Amino acid sequence: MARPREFCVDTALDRALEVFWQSGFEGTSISRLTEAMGINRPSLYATFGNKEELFQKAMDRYISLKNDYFDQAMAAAEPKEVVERLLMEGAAVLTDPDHPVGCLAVQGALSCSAETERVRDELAKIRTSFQDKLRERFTKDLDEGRLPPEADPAALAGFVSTVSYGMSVQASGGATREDLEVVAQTALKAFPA
Amino acid sequence: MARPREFCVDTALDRALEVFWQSGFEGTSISRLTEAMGINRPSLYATFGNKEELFQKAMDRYISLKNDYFDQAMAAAEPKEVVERLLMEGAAVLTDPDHPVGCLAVQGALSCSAETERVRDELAKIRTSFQDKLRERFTKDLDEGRLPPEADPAALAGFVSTVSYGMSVQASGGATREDLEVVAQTALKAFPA
DNA sequence: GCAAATTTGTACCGATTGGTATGAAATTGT
DNA sequence: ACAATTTCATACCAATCGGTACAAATTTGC
Repeated sequence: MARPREFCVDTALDRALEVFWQSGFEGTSISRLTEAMGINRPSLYATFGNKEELFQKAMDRYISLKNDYFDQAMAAAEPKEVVERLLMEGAAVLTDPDHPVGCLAVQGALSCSAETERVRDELAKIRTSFQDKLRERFTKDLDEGRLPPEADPAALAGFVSTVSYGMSVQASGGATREDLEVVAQTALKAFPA
Repeated sequence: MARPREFCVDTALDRALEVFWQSGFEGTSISRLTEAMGINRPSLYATFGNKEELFQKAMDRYISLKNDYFDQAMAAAEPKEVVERLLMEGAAVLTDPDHPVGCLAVQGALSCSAETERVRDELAKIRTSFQDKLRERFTKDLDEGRLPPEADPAALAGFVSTVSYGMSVQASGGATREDLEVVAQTALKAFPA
């Protein structure tokens, strides 16, 4: 009943995600986005709203991409194995040459101008949600005897997520997968069996 | 022999540092800087060069501010006490209400547009330098018997700096000093006595 | 074939970006 | 007092920012 769009929304979104992932929200211009997405400005605004809404959609896409990796780690029986998978696999994904290095939730907008604070806060929420899921898992592990009674689920979740974020910073600075694996193995020593 | 400037260069630089620290390089505009520094644009350019040079000078000022804290931690006799001071004091300074939260070397420019890559790389160098100093210290500790023979100085330095960067991310997301102290104490368990 | 609906490309909008030209104002050395 | 020197404030620069008006182009329903 009308002219069909000439591009695939999902692949255009993937291209946008890649640019945001690499350059952050404020480091990415609309011109850079349209170039990478292969569409022109009116098509971008008609399809995705505006820059901030496009970033939100890219974030959602990013999360759904990372959910596999996260769920797979969480599927482990022992909590320490959850952490080992999370950090060791994290060393791989944070340096995967098929994507920008690091984690969008960390480098998307750590600091920003006043106009971008909503985006920054949204990313902080994602990180908090990650940490909360870990804490819930460790709480369950504690209740069911897979962690020693003196273990503190909140402390462990805070520690593991902090190491993850730090690994993202390291990746962004050029650390290799092997560098991060060493960090992961060292961090594991702080985790009760 | 000429008209004297009407502002103090050092305090103007401190104001600039604070803005960069809070909003990052790309999130900070010249207008925001002149407003915070209490000077006008030509004075800024005449005194500090341009935006990037001003950021470099602010970085230098930041490092000299943090050197006290770092040197004090490094003065400890035992390597584990170095780490404890570094992380526990870090929990305090990263959330000090007298300054922007977090660490300039982490949130100044983790990701950015192509035009800002030099600034990003410069910050990465600062982080590497931090990690190198830790590694050198731990290497000496190993040689002089303050670390067990199986300890890996590079791994320990990588781990401690990674936790530090992660704590900066956490602080930027609203973590309190107490939150970070718990992380610090947990991380310490991975460090040999 | 034609009307309705939607996407397309172009060309533009005001605002802001980093950076500067210019001349008046203020100081010092003589 | 006056020349030399430097800083000051204003007012501007081209380029880019995020965002949009508009009309040509392309499809479907009838």
